[in-house]
Amino acid sequence: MTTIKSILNEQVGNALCRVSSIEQCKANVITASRPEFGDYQANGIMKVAKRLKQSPRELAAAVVTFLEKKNISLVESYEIAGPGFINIRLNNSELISRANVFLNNPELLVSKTSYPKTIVVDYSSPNLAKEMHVGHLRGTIIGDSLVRILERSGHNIIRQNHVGDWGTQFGMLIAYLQEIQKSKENNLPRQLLDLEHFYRAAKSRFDSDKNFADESRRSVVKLQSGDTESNKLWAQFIEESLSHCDAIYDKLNVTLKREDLDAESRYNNQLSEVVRILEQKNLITISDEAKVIFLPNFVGKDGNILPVIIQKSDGGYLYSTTDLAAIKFRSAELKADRSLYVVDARQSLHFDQVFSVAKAAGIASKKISLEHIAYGTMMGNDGKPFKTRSGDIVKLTELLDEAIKRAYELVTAKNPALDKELRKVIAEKVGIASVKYADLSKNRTSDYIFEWSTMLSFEGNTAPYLMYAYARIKSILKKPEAQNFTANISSLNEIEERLLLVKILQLSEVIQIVAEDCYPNQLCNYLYELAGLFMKFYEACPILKSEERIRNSRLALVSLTAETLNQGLDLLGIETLEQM
RNA sequence: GCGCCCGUAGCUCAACUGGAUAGAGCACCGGCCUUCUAAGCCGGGGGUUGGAGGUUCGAGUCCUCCCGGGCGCACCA
Repeated sequence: MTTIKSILNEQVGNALCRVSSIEQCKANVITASRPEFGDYQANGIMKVAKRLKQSPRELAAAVVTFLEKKNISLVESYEIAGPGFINIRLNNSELISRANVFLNNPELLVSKTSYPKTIVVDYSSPNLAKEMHVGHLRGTIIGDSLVRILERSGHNIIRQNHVGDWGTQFGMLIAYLQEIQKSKENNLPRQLLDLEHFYRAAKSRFDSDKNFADESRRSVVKLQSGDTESNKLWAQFIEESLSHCDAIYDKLNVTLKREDLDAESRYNNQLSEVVRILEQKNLITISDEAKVIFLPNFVGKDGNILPVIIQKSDGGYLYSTTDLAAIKFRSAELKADRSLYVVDARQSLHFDQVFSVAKAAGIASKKISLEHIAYGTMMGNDGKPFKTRSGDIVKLTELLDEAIKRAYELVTAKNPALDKELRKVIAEKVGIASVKYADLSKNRTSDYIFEWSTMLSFEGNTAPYLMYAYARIKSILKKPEAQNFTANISSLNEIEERLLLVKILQLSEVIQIVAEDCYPNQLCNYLYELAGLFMKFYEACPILKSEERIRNSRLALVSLTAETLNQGLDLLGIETLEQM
């Protein structure tokens, strides 16, 4: 179903074009900034009036006259206000009939795009040499939410988990594995249970023992030249590491599967081809025996030129080369319209460069939009990157376990009468949801402070608050008096009912914005406001105690609220509970 | 040195991408439970949006310059 905002944008925009005789002009309709301004407001009149050198209020009056003649059923009234805004109030029975369509067809709450695209989303992408740590959390969670939102909007989504499974540190790990295997008492699976520990042990061996370091380097060469034994160990290592990732994804309720893997090693045999293309386009310069590209748009003011290294002086390749090969694949083979990289903001220069090279060399098609969906760093409450007290990187699995533990204590404190097993289930969902929501609800581009107390709070814009709101709604619907209500909204007399209903109808509008700009916090804000409006409705309007007609209508509204909350949270990757 | 990002209430964050009187939560103060989950709701105080200019009907948002912070800049990813 076309959203209200789209209809208004089209109708008011059209009227504006007709009245002003300007072809390209936008109505710029947004939801009203204050309730007394109505439901929506058109902000675009002033800009057009400016171009016409006309009084904005006069132009607004002409637009309103035009619109009133068209008699759009959705609109109750227009009002010109301030310097030239058009405030729009919607018609109640139209709102009700829209809502009733959603009640009977909940899948329509989020409308499908008219222009489906093929969109590659590269996210999570852990380094398989180590265990997943807190640094992988944001990208994994934000990426997964975007994927859900884009998919639900009707796009063709190709997930790509670009795991780091190649490169120098694997030589070190393999050498260390071999060393361990030689000694009798060790068994491999147990050693690999703690990847982080294993990596650190290998690393300290590498740093302290020259012979071992040399052995590691030889090991890389053996691996890359296809040595059977090395490759067998490598594959074993990768498998073990991937199963760690799977466990994390499962715990986090993240949709990434094995078939979404797009490991770096996949591109090994295409790297020389990438270099050949770049050479053919005369982009390569030899500098200090390395093959690099100097891009004119990356020249600093002082003439300092930033190079992109494509091939090292020893012939080895770097991640820029791999990324170019991946762009080639996503562009030519997957035929993507958009390719999103949900990656740490600190890599923005790298992506600027790689995207520029890809475009300049024709490795990326003309149509593909390459977008770095950057996110900020997770900080501790001291404002520095999040670490343990001893200064170590926090393993993701430990962080999640702590979240669940804290949630269990909280649930027990709030509701000690609940069965222990049930509390465990609730704690698991609430704990994970809290961590995810804390991440999603903040503007992704800025660094954010990780704080247990705020994310596990039941107050404010948090997962527990939203989940509680949902559970509360569901409990109403489970009452005996709530059974067999006729599933239609018929009354919208109370202001709280109306505000709630209009909000529900806006889910799709928010989803459209997020699908475009990739800021999931906008969906979080929406859901928080939705839950707040429900609470206000709940306080102000008796549901079960009202006379039958009102009761039925309100129950339908309650049911639609539940549906909207549930779907919205699902698009964030957050599961709801019937009872808390 | 050069480049990118950021600076909003005591704290954590919003502000629909240039719109009307900058909003929430925490903390603080005061109300509301024999009544659908009080894990809730209502009200109050708290701001020169780091500073100074500029652009325009209109700036937290755009431009310039300062101040303060974070992060990147040649063979790691």
